[in-house]
Amino acid sequence: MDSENGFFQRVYEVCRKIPEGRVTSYGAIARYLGAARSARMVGWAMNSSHSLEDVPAHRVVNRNGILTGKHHFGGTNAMQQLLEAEGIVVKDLKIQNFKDRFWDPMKEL
DNA sequence: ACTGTGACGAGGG
DNA sequence: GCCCTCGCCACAG
Repeated sequence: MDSENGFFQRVYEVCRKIPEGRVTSYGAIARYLGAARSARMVGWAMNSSHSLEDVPAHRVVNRNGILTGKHHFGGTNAMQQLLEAEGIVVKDLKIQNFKDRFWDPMKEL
């Protein structure tokens, strides 16, 4: 709550609020944090999220609904496996019904 | 203190 | 409609 929370910390917090079976985009989180143009920073923040277990980075994809960050999940399709385990249909790293699965923190929160 | 980077997004050709 | 380029801003080295 205080300023000691860095940009990354806020990203992690929002990610944790993503309900299962839902996904969001980096830009959506960035805008929610007030840094619409820092979408890249959101994704980059996920790099550090690897050390955290409460941050489901696999639920965060780019605005195309593509699992852009799957390369950082061990180089395998682990990210897709996690999404499918939550009921999300993924085909060729592309989330099906992405629009329906999209979870906007600005609207939901 | 400076430069580079980076899991994106939007705009232009 | 697809491909390429630019911008962007916070963190790490």
